Amino acid sequence: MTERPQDKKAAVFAAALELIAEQGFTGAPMSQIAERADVGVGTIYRYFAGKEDLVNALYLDIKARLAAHTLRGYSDRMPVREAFRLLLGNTVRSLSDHPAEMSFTEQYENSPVITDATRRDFSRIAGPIRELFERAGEQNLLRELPLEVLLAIVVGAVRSLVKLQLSGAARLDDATLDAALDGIWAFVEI
Amino acid sequence: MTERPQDKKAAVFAAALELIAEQGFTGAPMSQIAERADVGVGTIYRYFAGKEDLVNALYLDIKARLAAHTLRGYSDRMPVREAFRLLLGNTVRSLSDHPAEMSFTEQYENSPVITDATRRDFSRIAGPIRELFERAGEQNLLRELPLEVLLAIVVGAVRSLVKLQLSGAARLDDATLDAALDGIWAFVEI
Amino acid sequence: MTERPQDKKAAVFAAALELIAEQGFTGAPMSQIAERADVGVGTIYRYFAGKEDLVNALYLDIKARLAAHTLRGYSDRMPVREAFRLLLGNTVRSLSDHPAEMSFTEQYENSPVITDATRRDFSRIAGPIRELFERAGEQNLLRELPLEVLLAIVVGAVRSLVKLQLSGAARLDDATLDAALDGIWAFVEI
Amino acid sequence: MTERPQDKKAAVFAAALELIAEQGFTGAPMSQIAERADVGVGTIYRYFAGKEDLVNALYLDIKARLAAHTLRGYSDRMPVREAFRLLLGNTVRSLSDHPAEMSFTEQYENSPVITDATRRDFSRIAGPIRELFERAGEQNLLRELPLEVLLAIVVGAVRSLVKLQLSGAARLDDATLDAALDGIWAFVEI
DNA sequence: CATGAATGAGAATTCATTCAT
DNA sequence: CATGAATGAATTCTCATTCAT
Repeated sequence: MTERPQDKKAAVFAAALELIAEQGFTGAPMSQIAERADVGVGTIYRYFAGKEDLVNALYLDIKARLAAHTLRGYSDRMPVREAFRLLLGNTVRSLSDHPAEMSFTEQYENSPVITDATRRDFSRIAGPIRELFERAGEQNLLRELPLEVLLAIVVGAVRSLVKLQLSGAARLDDATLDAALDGIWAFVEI
Repeated sequence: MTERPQDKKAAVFAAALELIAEQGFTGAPMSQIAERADVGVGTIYRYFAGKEDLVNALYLDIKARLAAHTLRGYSDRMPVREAFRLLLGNTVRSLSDHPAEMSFTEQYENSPVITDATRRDFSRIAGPIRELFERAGEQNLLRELPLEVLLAIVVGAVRSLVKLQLSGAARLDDATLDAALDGIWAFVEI
Repeated sequence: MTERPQDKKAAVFAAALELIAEQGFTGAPMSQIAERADVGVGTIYRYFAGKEDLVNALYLDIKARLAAHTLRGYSDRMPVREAFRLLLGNTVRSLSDHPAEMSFTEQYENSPVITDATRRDFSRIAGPIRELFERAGEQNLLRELPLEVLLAIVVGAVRSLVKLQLSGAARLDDATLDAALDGIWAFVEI
Repeated sequence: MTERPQDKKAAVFAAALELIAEQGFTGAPMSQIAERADVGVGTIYRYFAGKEDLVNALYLDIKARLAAHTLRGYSDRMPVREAFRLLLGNTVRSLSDHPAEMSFTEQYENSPVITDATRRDFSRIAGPIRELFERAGEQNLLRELPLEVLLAIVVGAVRSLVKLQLSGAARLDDATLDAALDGIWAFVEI
């Protein structure tokens, strides 16, 4: 009967995500978020300092969840090469499976609404991934490029591919997708 | 002495682009756009039906200009391989040289504010690029993947790289950038 | 101490009525209506979808109140003839006592701002009056004319008379007014 | 080839009348009036000092035209009784034949936009009608009531009747209309 | 704690009017 | 004279935020 605070917070996150993904920045007033979350408007302000804070918290929440997906099955004892294949596959899958999260991050990734503090917080979340790259770098298994560059290229390519798929502009069958991922992977590896 | 209507429209485009790139959608009220464009608020409404329409028109305008940059120096008699190198180089340069345009398109590319009609209009603009890819496909010079997929991956990777550079998160020297582009190029070519 | 929602709505109605009666539609901006109603602008929009909706609702409200005045003291057991005298007297009095309502309805009665839906809603309000007329018709006590026609003529004449009086263009003493009403009444009755 | 100034003025009057009758105060911006009159916006300002002036001038124009219709066939040598029957018939006809004019005057008759000066000007137009009433008064042919009162009642009743007809709320056949007019006439005459 | 009515600053938009051509 | 692009004050409306219940 009683509802745990986490439930309300999660409901607000879910409502905000859906609305922003569906209708864009403009189409997500606090009142509608509250309504869809089945929560009073005032309640949102118990959990978040304001709308900016909500968006920043949601951004972090999504990033953390996506990062967790990306690392699913990963262990730091895993051979680097294998770990990377896992990473790439997980990335594609987690993005494809979460179109709303894609839409949201695409819209806010470069928005000035996301503060530097939030971006710094995210670095912490991204820790394990960075460590993996560093480990790989030490073993000279990767193309001779700075890790940030490699990562940027791979993630950029994958996001772009997923967006293509989600936009419906092109239908990608599994074989094509696999071929594309092989190509991207070939790019990383020496 | 006389001012052509195109001038006002261009001034509004420029002002809107700057403000949205700098401050995001929320930080670009019509009044400020007008002020920065040195134009009366009402004037904007002579050229655009409303703010949404302005954003859509601006999106198309930017896309067209970037596409033109991408094709600079291109002729359809050029050998495909050479044409592609030109394309890739132009893409990097045009994106690097236009950070505001980057920021804008990053924010709106996947926003629901950009209507389907606008996306359809863009297809028309992208005509020549598509033709180049088709020509390349006929000559079997490229990796065995659908053209949309190849394009998405390359452009996604390049955008991501340019963003990394522009964000200041990593400083890319020329050598590194060249190496990265070579890698991306190697991905395209068989 | 507590304020019922009806109070705010009524305050908005009163303010809008006064302003429109005094200054016309143009002279009654939402901001002024809010100010005079001692209510925030936004509050008006909690009760009404927009200015048009406010005007339509006000129209109905006024019509309902005037109809109630018209029927004051009426019972459906009353002899028809007596009921009609009551009706006519009440009409004159309610109109004379409510110059703002007069001015408002005169301006809006035939305005395209009043929607068909509103007019239909009014028909419901006017129910009892119609019933009285139907009863009279059955008893053949009235001039041989359709009820709508009789009603239109009587009300039109009375409104016009009240307007003349209110406009100050002519000063009507009580005797004159009585004589005029007798005349109008003579018109109705066979 | 050349267009006389009167033509433009008349075109503006016609356009303004139509728009106001169809869409109400709100739906008749100067730009639309100009467009419908097939005239530049600026041109309207050659003929009228502003919108208020245009509306006042249009009001007078309509009143004058309706008054002319009302007096059609009238001569001051005509027997008073006959003149009155003519007057009443003409009034009904002219109002019924000009629904846009009805709608316009209904909306503006009581609006504060119509200035006192305009109302005074109208008195001059209404001269002949007043004279007729005065002549009738001298001959003791009418019900013992001030002329203004008689006139107000008759015109109010007739307008109301015409409105009923135009609103489509009731269909009046010719016989009914005649009967109604007879009744109204009976009211005037002793 | 939760709520949602109330608020008003600020945003989008309109439109009467001007004036250079 | 006629025009209509340009203007910005004024208006309508939105929505983040507060606070009494």
